[in-house]
Amino acid sequence: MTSYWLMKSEPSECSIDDALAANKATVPWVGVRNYQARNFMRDAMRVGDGVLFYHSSCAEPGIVGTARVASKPYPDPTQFEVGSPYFDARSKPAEPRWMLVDVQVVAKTRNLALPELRAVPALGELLVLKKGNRLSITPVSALHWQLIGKLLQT
DNA sequence: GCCAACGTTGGC
DNA sequence: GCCAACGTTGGC
Repeated sequence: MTSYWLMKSEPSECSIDDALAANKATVPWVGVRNYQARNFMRDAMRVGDGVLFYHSSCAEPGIVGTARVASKPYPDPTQFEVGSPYFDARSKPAEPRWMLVDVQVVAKTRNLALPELRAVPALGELLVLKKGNRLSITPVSALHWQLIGKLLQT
């Protein structure tokens, strides 16, 4: 059973162009340090799941492409890198605290920005549009996935 | 830069 | 286990 996800990335850290430029257009989703988001990657994601690639904390936040989950979960290497902003001294290699998956870009699209998303009544329950939402990874219903897919083609 | 909203920490 | 204080996220 395929599931769908929205994953936020700051373009100054890893934009969709950065991801496209990577080997096989695939990047390890490093730096998630929130337990709920980690649990989605560790426990719920399956290879082949659909991903909406979202740019956050930038001039025009929005969905900028589609991607897929491209690996099983494995430890985020940056948690062990002293000096990395993602270093976590409390995490031990034998018991890694932070897990990630690889994400492969399928297609770069136009930027389907927040105001346009908010204008679609049927997307009212899309979690990323909810007030106060800060979670960097959120599940997306099959219905919302289909709808957004169509919007991205226009 | 502002600030609302939320998650985490740590004293008790 | 409670909850105040603090830090972070992220749109604007």
